[in-house]
Amino acid sequence: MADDKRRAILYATLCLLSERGFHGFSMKQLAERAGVAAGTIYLYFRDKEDLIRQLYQDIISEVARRVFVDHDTSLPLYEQYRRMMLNLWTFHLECPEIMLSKVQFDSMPPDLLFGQRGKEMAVLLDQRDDVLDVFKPMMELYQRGRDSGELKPFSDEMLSALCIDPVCALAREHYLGLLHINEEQLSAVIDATWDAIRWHPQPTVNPV
Amino acid sequence: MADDKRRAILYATLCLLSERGFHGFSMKQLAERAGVAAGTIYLYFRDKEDLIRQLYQDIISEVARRVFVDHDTSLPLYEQYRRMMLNLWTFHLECPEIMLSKVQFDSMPPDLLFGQRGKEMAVLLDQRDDVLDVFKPMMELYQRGRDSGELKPFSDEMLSALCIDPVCALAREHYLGLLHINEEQLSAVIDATWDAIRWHPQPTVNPV
DNA sequence: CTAAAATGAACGAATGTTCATTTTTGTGTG
DNA sequence: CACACAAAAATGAACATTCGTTCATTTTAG
Repeated sequence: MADDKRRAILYATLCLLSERGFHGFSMKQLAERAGVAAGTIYLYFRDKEDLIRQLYQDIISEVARRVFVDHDTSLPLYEQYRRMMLNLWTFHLECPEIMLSKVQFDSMPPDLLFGQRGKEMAVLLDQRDDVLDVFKPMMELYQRGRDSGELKPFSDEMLSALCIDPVCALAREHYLGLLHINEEQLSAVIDATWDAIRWHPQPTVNPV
Repeated sequence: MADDKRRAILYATLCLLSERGFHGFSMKQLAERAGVAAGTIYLYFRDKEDLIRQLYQDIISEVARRVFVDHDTSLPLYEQYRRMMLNLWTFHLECPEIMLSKVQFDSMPPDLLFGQRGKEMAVLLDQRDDVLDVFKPMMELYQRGRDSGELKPFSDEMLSALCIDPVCALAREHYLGLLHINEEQLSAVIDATWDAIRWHPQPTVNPV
């Protein structure tokens, strides 16, 4: 009945966003891609920004669901980490539109993605926390690693930049055909990012 | 005389591109920001795409100039690497517009940045090679590292994803105020990226 | 006074959004 | 089962703006 039109519009938005960017596609193009009339979009979404906002919420929770699908806190940290990174890789290749849209979301003003521009600040902050809450398993892994001395004493953001960003970047280039990464290489890359964040007993200096 | 208008237009383009994206600003806004009339832009650039193309060439060579400003092949690899990363960090904080525009360029169709859409393929490939040529010192560092066994046997693209992407990502978040990184932390991050790409004598496994 | 540089009003096309109209859906009645 | 009919859902032409680009005109420089 009704909700699958909403889904169709959201998916078409995802595709166009990843292809053309937020200002790069028109509502008429979106309507055509989704197989609905232009006016129909406004039955489900207030305006173009609201559309992006709802899409963002959708994607965030979907990514988290997939990355932590086989999450198991009883495993050693390295094993937990490896699973997450493999899930991240697989998910990115299965849903390249989501992977490609990440860049677009990153380059948007934050108040477009969260809360309603100037209205109740509390709601805004709550929504923002909710989004981050979805990735709690990752943050808990970081915390346990820092506490046990297995990981370097970096902040969550620094650790993420060292391990998640490279994998996302490589998945993107792999999908675009700029390079090819087989299973063995992927394994080596995950180990390399683990090398980046894990605490090394001996100091990192130039071995001359 | 004439060329400083061209520079003003290019700089205004850079600013607006980093703030709003390619489709996110109009030629009228650009004219106002650059302090010229709308028609003047078309004296120096064929159209909006040509403007972006010329800006891209400009930026690429400027980045390379700054990152390799004190390049010295006689130094140990680690020291060369550290210098490049420090230069990259400094440059990004001094020219945040360039740093922020990187994401925009990355998400553009390649034929917008290189060559003239369908005309002479040879020219297109040449220009592409020229762009990559600018970063030759980095590629040579990779090659020497692989040859000597100091670095992991990864492709240039894989190594770049492991060391350049994290530093760029952190510089961006630092500039946007999402986190703060002091000199000591920056040094530790550079070492962490070096850990990611350098060859480790003992195998990377979970120490249980 | 001439040639080059710069201007900004004006162009047709395209933008995001609205709303009067049409189509579909769900339900009660003969 | 057929039909009527009101409510809900969907439509797409029309709206005022704004877009990238042009070019007749004005300003500047030598």
